[in-house]
Amino acid sequence: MFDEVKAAQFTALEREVMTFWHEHEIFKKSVAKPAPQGDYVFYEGPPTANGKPALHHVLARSFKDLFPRFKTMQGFRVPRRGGWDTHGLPVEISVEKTLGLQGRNHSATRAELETFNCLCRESVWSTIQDWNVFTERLGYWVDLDEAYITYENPYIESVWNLLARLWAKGLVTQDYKVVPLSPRIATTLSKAELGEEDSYREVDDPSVYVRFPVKPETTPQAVLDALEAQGVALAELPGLALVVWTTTPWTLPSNTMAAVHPDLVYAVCTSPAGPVIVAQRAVERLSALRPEEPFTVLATLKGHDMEFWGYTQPFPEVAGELGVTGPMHFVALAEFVSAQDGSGVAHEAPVYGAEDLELSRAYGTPLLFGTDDHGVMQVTRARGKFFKDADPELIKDLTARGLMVWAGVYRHRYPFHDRTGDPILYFAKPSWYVRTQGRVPELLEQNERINWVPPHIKHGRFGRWLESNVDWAISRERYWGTPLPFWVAEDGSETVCVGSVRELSALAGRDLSGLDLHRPYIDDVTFIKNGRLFRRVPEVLDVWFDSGSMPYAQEHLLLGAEGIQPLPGTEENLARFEKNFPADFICEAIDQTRGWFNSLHAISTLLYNSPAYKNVICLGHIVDEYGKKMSKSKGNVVEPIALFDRYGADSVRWYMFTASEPGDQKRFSPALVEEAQRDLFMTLWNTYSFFVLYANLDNPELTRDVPVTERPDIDRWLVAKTHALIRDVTERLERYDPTAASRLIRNFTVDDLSNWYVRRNRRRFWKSVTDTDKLSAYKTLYETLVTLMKLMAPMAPFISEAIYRNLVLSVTKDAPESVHLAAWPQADAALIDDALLRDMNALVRIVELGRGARAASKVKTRQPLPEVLVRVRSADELAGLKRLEPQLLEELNVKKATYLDVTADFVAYDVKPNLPLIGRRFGKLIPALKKAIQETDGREIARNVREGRDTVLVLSGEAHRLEPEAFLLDAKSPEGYAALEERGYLAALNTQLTPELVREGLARDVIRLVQNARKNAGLEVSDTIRLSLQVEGEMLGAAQAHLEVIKSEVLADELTFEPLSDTAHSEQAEVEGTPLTISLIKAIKPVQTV
RNA sequence: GGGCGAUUAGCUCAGUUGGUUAGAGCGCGUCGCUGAUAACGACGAGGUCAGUGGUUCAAAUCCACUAUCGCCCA
Repeated sequence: MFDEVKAAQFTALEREVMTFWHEHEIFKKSVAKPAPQGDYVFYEGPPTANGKPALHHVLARSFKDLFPRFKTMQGFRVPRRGGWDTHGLPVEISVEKTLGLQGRNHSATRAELETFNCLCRESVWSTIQDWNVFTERLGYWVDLDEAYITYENPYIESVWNLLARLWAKGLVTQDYKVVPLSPRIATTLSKAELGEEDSYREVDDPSVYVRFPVKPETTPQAVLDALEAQGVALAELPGLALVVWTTTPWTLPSNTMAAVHPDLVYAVCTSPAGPVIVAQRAVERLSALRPEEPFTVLATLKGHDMEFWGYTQPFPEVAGELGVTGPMHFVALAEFVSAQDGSGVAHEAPVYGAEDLELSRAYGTPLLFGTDDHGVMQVTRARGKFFKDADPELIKDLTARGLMVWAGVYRHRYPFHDRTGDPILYFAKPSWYVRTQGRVPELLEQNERINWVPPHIKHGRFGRWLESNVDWAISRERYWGTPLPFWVAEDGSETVCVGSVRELSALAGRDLSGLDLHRPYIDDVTFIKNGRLFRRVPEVLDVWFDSGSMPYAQEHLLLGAEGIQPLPGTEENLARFEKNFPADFICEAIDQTRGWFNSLHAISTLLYNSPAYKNVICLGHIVDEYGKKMSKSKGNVVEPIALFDRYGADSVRWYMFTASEPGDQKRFSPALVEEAQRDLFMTLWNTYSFFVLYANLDNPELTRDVPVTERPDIDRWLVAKTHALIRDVTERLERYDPTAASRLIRNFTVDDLSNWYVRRNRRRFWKSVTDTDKLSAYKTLYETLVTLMKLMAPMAPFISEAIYRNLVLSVTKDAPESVHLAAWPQADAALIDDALLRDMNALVRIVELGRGARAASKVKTRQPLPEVLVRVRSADELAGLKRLEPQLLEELNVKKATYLDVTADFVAYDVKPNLPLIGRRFGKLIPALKKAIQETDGREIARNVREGRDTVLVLSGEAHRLEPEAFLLDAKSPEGYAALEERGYLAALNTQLTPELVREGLARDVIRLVQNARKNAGLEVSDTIRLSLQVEGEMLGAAQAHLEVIKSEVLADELTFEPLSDTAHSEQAEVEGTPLTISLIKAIKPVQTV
């Protein structure tokens, strides 16, 4: 006996399943069970521990959960280690809020730092309870007991070890990086602190055009040639100068280059300030500044001709003041230069701009630091002034020296630090880098080995990212993070990168194994080497390096600097790592292309020349129902737990899989989650409930074998459909396409199983005779449901578990206790009877048309009709349909089917060319072919097709032979029949009624009304009754004529046309105007079905 | 400013190497069916396949440009 199936309560059901998993440790068992297929490696991208679980975590985790479950059922061992990202800005910011800090000060005292990091460590777990509830409620199986935690010492030590190995390869360097600073506190600001819209203010800044006089002796030959060709002599242009434009005059002392676009045209012109060079497209704009003295163009030059043309910097003394030497003050080529604004010649002060710094690296120019990192001028007459206040004096100076072409005001938006109110200073600070830029070919090569879903990410978003890769800046001026393991000699002459705690202990001369590796404690560790004192650099590590290190750090991998030998005592760590690298599968959202996808890939490529993951699903973002990003401030955040409680986690998961392709953006809609629940899960539940209801009444011998070959067509059809489903779902999942897989399951469940198989076969389950046919029906439905639960298990783990356990465990005692411990179904190709599938398709088509014809004929389906006239498209389909004729007659409630020959001569035809077949062959002749077919008698072509002969058509004077398959025939309706037809299929009903047919129809009306009455009386489906029908005239005759049928249909032991002596339920009804009184009472002795 | 993606019915989405009349579910209307069903079936209304131009015998599909939206990078 199966447990009785009650009305569906998905949330309660899920809680029961959760309890079962918990009490029986099913997740542990699923990892521990034998794994003939070996290991399948999954990496968990660590969420920030102190964030709150949100809807996008439901999306990611639904996908992350699916494949490990699927692979487990396929016989793989899939350990799933959780992970937590515990360092970095989100944690620091939450602590700052708690403390009410007004921005960090990088020179915090040791005690302040200690307190701060202590609070960070605690704050990390502030939302852990939310995560635990969320994880369990979603049914996300992940091992949180063994989760890797990025702040733990062993993890940090492994990260150091990776850095040391990169260091040994010469891939870690220190260089400048332009960062946004708040000058008052000289502290780097993060994107989060800067990216806010309201940090930008509209301000008036100077707009100055300045002369950079060229040095004639450095004029490139290409320029001389060009000028000569245009009849202009350089000697006749005394004081010729480049004109640059800037809104930051205070950066002019730091100028090292003037940049032009290689492909732009530049003009040599006269101007009020003497001969100048500006972009041709800028001439008019500059000329308009002083309309009374317009520019005249003398000659033009190409940007690339001007490379390395030297000029005199407006503050030539600066390099000397700073003691800087090196190649500088010449024209450089840069793609980023435009002539949209200014002069088309860009002023380059690489200390104050990221692009400028890049260009400076490319040309090898030194840096001129005109200010310090507090924004105080260090050079020129403006020395000592705040950078923004230095402008007027510099402008005055330039004007006095005749270098100013024009000075005005420019209104634009400029960022300010909202805490200090200072204007942001972009400033080149020393920073630590991992040299990835030189390894682009390797990064791309390893990317080729990754299977990206969706595929366009590989060469699109991610590939492009790799191509334009710049060195990875890994240092952060912060407190709560993995401290950089770099110790620098006090004279700066040497840096040591420490690769393990043991190594640091040896250097420091004391055992540090118990030391918290965070600041400030690690900063206390100094050592003397070769007579010099070494101190740690102050920075901590980019958190993306933390998470990108997880394949190694989660195993506490420690290798020698050469990256081969494990450090003593860590051999097992290496063995574990090697078993778990690279990952078979990871899955995160698309923003991780520059985050975790990138950091995993960079580290594995640099150290192992391997990708870190073989398959990756890159999810689109989930937005609200209007396509807007979900955010607390908009109030459009959807709470996952509330959603689970309302619809069940399975429905929510199902929505995530089916709503759209994984890579597409999803507009979240509760209505669609509800649809998943109603459309799929309710239908499944009702099918399951139907089975259990009747199986419990009949107690069929489900363990008895009924070979599929001996089952009726309809059963073999369902078996074929099921095995095709196994084949297709497996194939889709192996291609990492859960959307297609889940849609296939939905269509099978709703269309094939429920709305066709169960509906067509209801009577076989409730008929009273017990025979092989009935057992076959039970076995077929049972097997299908069990298989379906296995196929659904990875996607809808709760409902599949509940149904599986009820169906399987009472029948098969030694079956796995959980569907998630069961083996994935195997498709048996021999059971996929293609001919049967095709025949059933034809039947469904005809039935659909027949229903349409029924509706059109206005004769209700309960009324039997004498005949249906049917035509299909081929002889094969015709034979198949004849085989399934009983289904057709019953479904349409007709007595007889008559078949029309596909190519019968007595009808007319529409003939069309079969374009997919012959389109390419005929090409331009197709219009002529269509015309020729139009002009030929359709019946003649039909005859040729029927007899397998070629048809010869003359097109443009040339004869062409067309084989029978080249035509599509669409016969027209035979005359005199009300019919529906579509694409070669036809169903026509003969609506002539006989008195006998009318009586039969009335009897079916009576049956329906009695069934209604039984329901109203609250009877069980298996209760037998005594029944009285009080009715007159034709109805009485009909009921009498079909007495036995009525009795057996409504389980009546007794049927009388007199009032009953005792009655439990009585009701009035009406059939086509005839009143009817139905009275019934439950029979005393229920009949046992044997 | 550059890159990546999306745009098909009121809503959510399919649409194969270009090929016959562009489909499904939800919603709406009419009718029908029903002792598994919270359902189901038939019919109907609803589409300039974002726009423009091109390639082709033939374009939702290929190409170019434009618009709108989203994300990433400057």
